[in-house]
Amino acid sequence: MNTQTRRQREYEQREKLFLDAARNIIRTDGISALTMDKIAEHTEYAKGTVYKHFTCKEDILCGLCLDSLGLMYDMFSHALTWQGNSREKIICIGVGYQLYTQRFPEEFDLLIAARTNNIREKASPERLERMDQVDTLVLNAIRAVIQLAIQSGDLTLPEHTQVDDLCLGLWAMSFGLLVLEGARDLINGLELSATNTLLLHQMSCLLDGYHWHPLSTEHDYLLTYQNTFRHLEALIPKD
Amino acid sequence: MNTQTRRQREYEQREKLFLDAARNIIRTDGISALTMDKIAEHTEYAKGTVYKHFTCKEDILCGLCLDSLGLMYDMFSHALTWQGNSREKIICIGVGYQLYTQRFPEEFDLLIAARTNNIREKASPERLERMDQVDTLVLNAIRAVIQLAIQSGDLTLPEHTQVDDLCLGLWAMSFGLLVLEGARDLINGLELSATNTLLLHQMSCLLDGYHWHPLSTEHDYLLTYQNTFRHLEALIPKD
DNA sequence: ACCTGAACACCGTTCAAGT
DNA sequence: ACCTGAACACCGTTCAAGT
Repeated sequence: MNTQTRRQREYEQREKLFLDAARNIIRTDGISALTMDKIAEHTEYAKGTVYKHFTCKEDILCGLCLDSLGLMYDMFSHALTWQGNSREKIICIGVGYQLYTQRFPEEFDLLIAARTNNIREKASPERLERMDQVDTLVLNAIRAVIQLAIQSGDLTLPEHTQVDDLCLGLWAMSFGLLVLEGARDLINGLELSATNTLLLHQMSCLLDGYHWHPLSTEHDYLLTYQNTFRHLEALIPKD
Repeated sequence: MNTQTRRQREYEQREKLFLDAARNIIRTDGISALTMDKIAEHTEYAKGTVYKHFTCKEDILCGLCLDSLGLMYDMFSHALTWQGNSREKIICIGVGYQLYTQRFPEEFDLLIAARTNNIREKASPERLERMDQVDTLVLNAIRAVIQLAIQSGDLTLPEHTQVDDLCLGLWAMSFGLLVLEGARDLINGLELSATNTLLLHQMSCLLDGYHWHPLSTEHDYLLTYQNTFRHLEALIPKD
């Protein structure tokens, strides 16, 4: 263990320190309360030092997203170990997504913002590259379940449809529903059946449309939903 | 026509002037280039006057969203007149959504941001109220198609499912896909079949899952997609 | 070689003065 | 009654000076 690696280790620890401080600020006082001054103050470093790690404020926001994505990926990986058929594994991932976004709404707001050009054009290419890598990890997790379904005969993809099409469809449906569910004003104007299981029902219809077996008429996925919910809930950090 | 209404008319015209200036700025130089100074300069009013209309910058962003939503609603209304079965009308709305978001990506970024708490908590309650109203108009357009499908026997909702569940599901799927499609880095890492018809195929699977007739096996919706695309394309403003 | 924080530039917001 | 724009406060970013 030479000096170079110690320096590097300390550098990475400090970066984590900055990001933790930033996360605490937005969790406590919201995204708009995040300033470079506060990050410096909370970590007892000078503002200039923060810029040794991040090219700009948007770079920090993307750094936070990177961590959030990483935590979500950990949860998804755990979801994959859920004992059940291939559709139940998909549900388990969806439930993990829902739990995470509802537990940390500010961080989800950041993930939403990080999909717009306005943020991405300012962040450093290195950070964006790393975000793509975690995106790929998450996608691979979903891909794996789809491959499993195909191999086990539960699913036969329609002609002219790739694994990644379904992948993106599932992600889009979940992402869209969770974004719109977060908009309370919108939801209040709607007459919905039990809001909590909306994601389950829409995903079920989508997967039924793909003839992914067992169909929702052949299996009680509500039970799966409730079980996976309880299972993953225990994994969400309390603060 | 008394003085009161003339004043009011002039006031509304000036508000439109400010919003048009703001829209031009973001279309030309992006969202981050929008400043109160530039709006004042472009309209030849003082900054203080802008604040007679908008409580803050976020209020302007929401004002822009309001206009965008309005234009999209106009397009959706037009889509409803498309001659075809109920599923084709849904597709026509989806195509309108896609055309609009791809034609005006900066405005779509604003619509995305306007779904986060960070923006909404700063905008004026009046503006948010008006946004809800246009949201409701858009939802009613989709509701109408679903009702039509039910009445004509094309669709029978599953038990414990409301019209609005399907409504939100369709919206979420479209919104999610268009947001993720806008993230070029993400899309580049995916092996997708012809990207342009992704929305069509995912919506088709979802509606097949709902047993909304005619099913995609019974009807050539790709043709519908292409026809509605050409039809609506002509309606999108060129600048 | 690394950290600091004063200084700068920019921009959202206000309000006393002007018409 | 309405508009103006100088003044203010705040905050992201830089860089010369310090250790």
